[in-house]
Amino acid sequence: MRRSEAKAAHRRALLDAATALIGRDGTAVRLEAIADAAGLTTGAIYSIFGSKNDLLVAVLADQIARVDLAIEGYGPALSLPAVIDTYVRTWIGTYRDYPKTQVAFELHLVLSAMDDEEVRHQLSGLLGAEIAQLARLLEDRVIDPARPSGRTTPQQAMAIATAMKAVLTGFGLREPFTTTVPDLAELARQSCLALTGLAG
Amino acid sequence: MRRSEAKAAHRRALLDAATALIGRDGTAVRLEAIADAAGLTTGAIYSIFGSKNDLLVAVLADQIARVDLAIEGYGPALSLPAVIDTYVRTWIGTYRDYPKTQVAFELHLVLSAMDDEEVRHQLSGLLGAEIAQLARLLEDRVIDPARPSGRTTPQQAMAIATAMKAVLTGFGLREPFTTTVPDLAELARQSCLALTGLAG
Amino acid sequence: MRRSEAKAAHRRALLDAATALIGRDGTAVRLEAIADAAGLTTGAIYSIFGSKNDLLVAVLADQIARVDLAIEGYGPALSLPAVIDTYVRTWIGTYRDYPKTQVAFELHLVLSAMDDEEVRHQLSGLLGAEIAQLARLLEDRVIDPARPSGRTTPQQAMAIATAMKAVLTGFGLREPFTTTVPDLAELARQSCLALTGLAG
Amino acid sequence: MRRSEAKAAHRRALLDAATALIGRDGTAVRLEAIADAAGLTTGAIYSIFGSKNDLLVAVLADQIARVDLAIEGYGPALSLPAVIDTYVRTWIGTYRDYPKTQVAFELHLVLSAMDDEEVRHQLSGLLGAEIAQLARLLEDRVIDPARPSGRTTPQQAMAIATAMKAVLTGFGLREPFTTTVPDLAELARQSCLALTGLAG
DNA sequence: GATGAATGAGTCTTCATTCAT
DNA sequence: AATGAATGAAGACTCATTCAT
Repeated sequence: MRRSEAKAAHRRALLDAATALIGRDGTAVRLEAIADAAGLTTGAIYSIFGSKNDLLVAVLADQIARVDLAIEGYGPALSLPAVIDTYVRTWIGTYRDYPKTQVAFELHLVLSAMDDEEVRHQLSGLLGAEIAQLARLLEDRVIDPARPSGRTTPQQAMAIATAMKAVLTGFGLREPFTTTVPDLAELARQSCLALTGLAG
Repeated sequence: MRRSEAKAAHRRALLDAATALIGRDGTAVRLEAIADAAGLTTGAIYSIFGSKNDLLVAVLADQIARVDLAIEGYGPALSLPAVIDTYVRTWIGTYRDYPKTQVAFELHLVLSAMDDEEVRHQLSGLLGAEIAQLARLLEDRVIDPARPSGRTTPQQAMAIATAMKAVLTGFGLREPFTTTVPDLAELARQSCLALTGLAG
Repeated sequence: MRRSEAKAAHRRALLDAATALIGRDGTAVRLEAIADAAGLTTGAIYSIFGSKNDLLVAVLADQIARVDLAIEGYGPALSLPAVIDTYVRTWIGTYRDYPKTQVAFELHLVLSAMDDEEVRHQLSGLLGAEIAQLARLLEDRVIDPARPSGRTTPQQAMAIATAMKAVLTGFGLREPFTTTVPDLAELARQSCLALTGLAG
Repeated sequence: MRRSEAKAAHRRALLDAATALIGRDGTAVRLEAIADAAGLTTGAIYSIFGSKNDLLVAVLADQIARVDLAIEGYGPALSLPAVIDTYVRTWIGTYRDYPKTQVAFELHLVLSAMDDEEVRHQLSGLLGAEIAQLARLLEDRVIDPARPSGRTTPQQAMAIATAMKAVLTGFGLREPFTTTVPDLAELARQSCLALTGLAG
């Protein structure tokens, strides 16, 4: 058992090291750098993953498996604006602490996906799952507290979820370069709230 | 004068070739590939730009200098939703024909900017100019045709412009990976229209 | 242990190959030529030495470490002229068989030393050790057999040793270009013997 | 006439620049560096000299042509030791002001001569001429003022001249690396004076 | 005669990959 | 399973040389 435990630990160490370094250097990262960061050697990467590309794919799969945002505490009584507001505030809080390397990692991922059908497919699945999860949160919510009878349909929830993800992605990507607006996070929140108009 | 004309032509050919190939391969692009595409040799790149890095910087500067989207035909009588609608439709039409390489190029740019203060500064300036240009289009527009007296202030225009750019960026980036919504472009359009709520 | 033995053997093979080829081509020697001569590849040089410059420094250090001329058989009864005569005859015999590449190597070394403080320092140490060794041979010798009471002091020995080295260097360097004197080696010998005058 | 004057001036500027830079970089010197230092372009080197190698040969020829040490003021009444003493003092004085690059240049010359028969021949001629010139100064001199009848024969003069040149070369080459003797120049002078023993 | 942009062969250096230990 | 020395295929960069102007 010791053997397999050690191997699993090595695998994890390499995945973590690779994720961090890919965020810094992209796919141009050197295997020796990853191995060093994991306290191993390049040979170990080949023993465990087989090749550099297989390691990169494994890193992606690992990231996908980590999609488990805390989707709790959204009671059924919350209205659509309230859910959106809560979600966005959570997202912003998370994002603020988000290491820059993580953003970079995702950009590298997107670029890889442009050339690699398999990566694109995996990424589509990941993003689709995220959106579906958010859509479920938005389903059957009171659209406008002033008119409690109007509730979101699954189609509307899906549309809003899709749009919200795009909006948050867009703000996240532009954040490091936007200097003309004082509080970009607040603008992002209000923009998402404006998306309730999609259910109008 | 022939000499300097030829040099300028070669410089342009190299910039064009580099822009296209960076979109495909990122900064890992081979100099020989660029030189071949431009009908020259790698030595010419060194003669003209000095180094690979200097070429990349020159490509960026060149792209930034091209910021001159045709912003015409937005008559003063148009309402805010009408301006947004027209702008987004134009953007979508442009984006559809937009070579994938251009998107990739911009992503590589963003990644470069994360490591390079100068690139980040230049990119900030470019994006700021784009937003300011859009904001001018949105200023002093009738927000809701039903209430012609309400018009956008410069602050509101700037907020909407900033949000619109983020929304369009987000949709553009996620477009290749979104499979759950039939007409993403239409959703992007409606999302932007919903941003009129920011002026409410 | 096999691994480290092999590496040490490869290191030695590269040093020998480099020493020989530097004598022929100077520091402009191609790494591939060195690697080929050692039965390895250029990559091995980088694996073992890190860079071309580090290899060159290692070659110098290696040469310096080899300073162990056989200084034997100089019985205490020998007079100063006898010691000088024996030493110079030995030197000339050695020099005659000395590969031209070795002379060239040392010239390249001197040139390198002109630009590199560290190399200059190492070279000074080497030459100083050689002179000190010779000086010890010359100490406390009868200067003139006709007057057995006069013996060399350490200061005199050091001065003669320094001068002898310079004289031999000078003759060695000019040897390939001197055509006006029939037996240059004999002249060198007599010149060194004349240096006994420094102890007069 | 203006044309040929300009060309001659350019030729001289290139030779001077090349001589200085070869002293610093050896034959690995870049043509552009030489051209820049001369206020011209690489093309001019090809117009004037034809190739890099032809330029190097021209530099050597130019240096050889400059062999005109001031050999004046050695009155016929001077004894052999007096002539040697004067010559060496002059040589030391000259050498002290001698730019390091000149020494380096000569070393590069010697190295070139090892590979190139023509250069070796030219260099031999130069050195032979220098020695012959010195030998003439030493001919028919009173060897020992205490015994005015003993005078140097031409053969003795040639031997001493050859040895002196070798001694001075040896001291000159080792000077930058010798740290064990306080006044090396004085030792060089005395060593040369000791060479009067060759006429004993 | 001189320019200088461009060439292209040559060289150093990197790094994914292999394999004997 | 892991090591790490060595491989070898690229790729960035240099620089003597050419030639149209």
